Amino acid sequence: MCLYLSHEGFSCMLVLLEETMRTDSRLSRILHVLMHLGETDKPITSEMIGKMLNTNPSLVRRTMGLLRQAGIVSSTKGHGGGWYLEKQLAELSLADVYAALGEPKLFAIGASGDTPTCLLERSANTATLGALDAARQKFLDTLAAQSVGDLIKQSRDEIAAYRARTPVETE
Amino acid sequence: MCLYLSHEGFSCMLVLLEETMRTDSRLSRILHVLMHLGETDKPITSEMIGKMLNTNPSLVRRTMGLLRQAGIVSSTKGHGGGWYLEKQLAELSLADVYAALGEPKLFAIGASGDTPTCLLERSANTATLGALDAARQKFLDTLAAQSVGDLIKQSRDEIAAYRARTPVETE
DNA sequence: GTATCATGTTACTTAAAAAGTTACGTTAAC
DNA sequence: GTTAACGTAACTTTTTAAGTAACATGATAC
Repeated sequence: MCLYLSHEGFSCMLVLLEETMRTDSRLSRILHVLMHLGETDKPITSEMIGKMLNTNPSLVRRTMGLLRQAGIVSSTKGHGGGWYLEKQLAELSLADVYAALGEPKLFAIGASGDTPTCLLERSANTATLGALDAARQKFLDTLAAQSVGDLIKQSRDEIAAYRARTPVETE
Repeated sequence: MCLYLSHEGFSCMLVLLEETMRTDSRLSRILHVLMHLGETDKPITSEMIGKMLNTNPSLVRRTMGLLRQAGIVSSTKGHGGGWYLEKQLAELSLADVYAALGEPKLFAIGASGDTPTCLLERSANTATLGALDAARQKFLDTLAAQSVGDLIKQSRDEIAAYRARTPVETE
């Protein structure tokens, strides 16, 4: 299924993760899935996506369901069913994807009370939240400047560059 | 202890929090404490700081200990002991404070595998991590552009502005 | 010197949210 | 009607700071 193989020859679905961090990886995972969906014309099942992401179909359905609500993908049941794109990836920015996920909490850092009565505390919170807001804006801007189609294009360039370095053996 | 009172007349140590989020609030809390330390010449005990922050002395010691390691504050034991500044707040940037805390994990978002073999997955991760890195840089730059002394100055301006609006009642 | 105050440190529990898992109902293709 | 696939609900696991409790150590006051 994984159309882009590394030079080791393993597809993404065979890679075992030893990750143990419990950070929110939905954005990068979904981007990965969308790119695969853009490279095929047949629906991909939750089970196959689960193998790509090293997780189980139920979690895939839960997350892909958010994309369906946003009109980015659709799904069909039954034989030959699965997930497929509803939008052109060239028109789909990474910010759109992040928004479709519900703009998940970006920061592990925050401020203490909402509107403290201590003016010094308020100043501390304002400064902290201000820096976080500036960072969030930068994050969103960076996401908005790229489409999922751009990512595919970059991957193709990488492959071409690799092939140019290492010519295919002909026998 | 709280030198800057709001117009309600409550000091920070009397405010009850109903917060339940478990985000890392050490940066804003420590900024708050540092400003108070800058406004007095006597050491402040962990117990008093705990009341300021609506938490307990043990947690205060744990967190303030990170600042001591960075040379920002010192502490003395026994009667009249507590925490006091080792540096001029005007020379202390918010980035210094963040660094003293060990640059705590900034994001709740991450990417999946470290170096996936699937090129599409790698592309997804690169894009995600790139946006996060840009955001982190913006965060650090914003912190570096301000000193804790600046925050105090801002608070003083606010107080002056408030007093200008609402003259003190004289009898 | 002893009582008290305060830090230093360790060990444990709590809380939040995504991830991970299990189970089962529903729908579509064959 | 059997099988494949999504839809959904309920539950457990994981991670980390926060929160808590306890006690040793050191410094001041008397």
